Amino acid sequence: MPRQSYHHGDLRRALLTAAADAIADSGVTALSMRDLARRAGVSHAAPAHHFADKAGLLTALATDGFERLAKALATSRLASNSLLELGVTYLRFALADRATFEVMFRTDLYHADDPDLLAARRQAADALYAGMTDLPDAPLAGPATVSPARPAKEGTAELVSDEVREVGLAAWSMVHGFATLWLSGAFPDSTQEDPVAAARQILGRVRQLGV
Amino acid sequence: MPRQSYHHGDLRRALLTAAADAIADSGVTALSMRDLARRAGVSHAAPAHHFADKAGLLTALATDGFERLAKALATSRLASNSLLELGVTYLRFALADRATFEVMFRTDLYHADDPDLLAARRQAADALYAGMTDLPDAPLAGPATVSPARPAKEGTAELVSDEVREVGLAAWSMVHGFATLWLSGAFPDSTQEDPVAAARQILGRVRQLGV
DNA sequence: CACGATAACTTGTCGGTGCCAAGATTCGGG
DNA sequence: CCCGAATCTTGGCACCGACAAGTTATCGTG
Repeated sequence: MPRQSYHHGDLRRALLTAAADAIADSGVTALSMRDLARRAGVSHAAPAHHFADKAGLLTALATDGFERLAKALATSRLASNSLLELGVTYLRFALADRATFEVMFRTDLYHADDPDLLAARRQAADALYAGMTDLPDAPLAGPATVSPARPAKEGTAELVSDEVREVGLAAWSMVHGFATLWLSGAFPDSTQEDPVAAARQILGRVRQLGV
Repeated sequence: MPRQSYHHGDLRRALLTAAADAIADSGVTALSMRDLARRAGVSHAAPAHHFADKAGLLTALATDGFERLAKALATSRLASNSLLELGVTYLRFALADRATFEVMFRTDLYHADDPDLLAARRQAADALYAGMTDLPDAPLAGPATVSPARPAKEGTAELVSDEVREVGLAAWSMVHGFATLWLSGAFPDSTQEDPVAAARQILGRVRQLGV
């Protein structure tokens, strides 16, 4: 069915959601601009007007992903008030938006120096660092270190202490590693049915990791 | 310069190393069978005789990677006798063999059901689990649990206790997350110059991660 | 040593893809 | 109302992965 009007209406968003769908069931390698155009019912060169090239589309997809992740983390931090739940939120995002999540951390796929992309990524990182100090079960919480009333500001990542930064990276590494390993199917079958429950179990084992 | 003999000699290995090189400086997305053939000085269809298709070549690359990783982990376990050093070995492999490492955990890129691939992957997993129980600074070490003289056997992964498995997955998640995040350039600049030193620092922070 | 089977490689072709250029259509601000 | 700009189309180019059929070297077996 050919569409009525010459203009699509919201081709840009249509392409992004189509891309996420296509990646989700065929992998990013098989992603094709021309196929997305077909799905949206436009000619093969139409996408080029909204995204300079394929990398441009993936840049937009990744940017959108970082923004949504940042928002989800911020919401989770306020709602659950738990560091573990913050990690679970991270994992949930990776599972629900698997396609986007995979693209976000494949810098060879998009324009890694894009300003919007960098801003969104920093936003997400800040939301993660904020959990290190603000949450009651956080390792570095306490009135001596920070004043809980003060929310993390933009650009904070560069200013936090080495301790906060390092613990933050440790937590990030752990939950990110779990997400990517699970997504790649590297984990044993027992974790396959309910990855979130498995994550709560496994992430909790960190106490016994007395390296 | 055309080569002397009609036969290449060791085209299979030549293609694999060329692939690793190509991926290392252009990313796996830009990898092209025809380009590999050109690099090896053979016709564009020659690679198909050693690997059925592109996924077949990447399967071989990943299998080789898992085998080398398993060997490196086993060697490290015997030499350094430290769980932290086992993690460092994992990271070193990811850094030195960046291209191969990235392929290994991108199951959409190769034939994930290949028997050789699965065997090699299990080998690597076993080497990792072995560190959980055998090493002196391991969280689950002790004569009550295991006899240190008995090396891990094949197929062990299915038989170990839930505790060992979970702590193992926690450790694996952490070091794997660190490696992938670092490779994707997501970490702050301060870790960029010496990732191994940064890893020692950050992985050590696990104690303060009292989730 | 010969010779036939087989493995290794080549040439040629096909549909598909990303990107570029040039033209057609529609929208929107003066 | 109209002209510039944004949106989309058509056409073409070089490249890619896969397939088919032919050529050359190697190797096991008599």
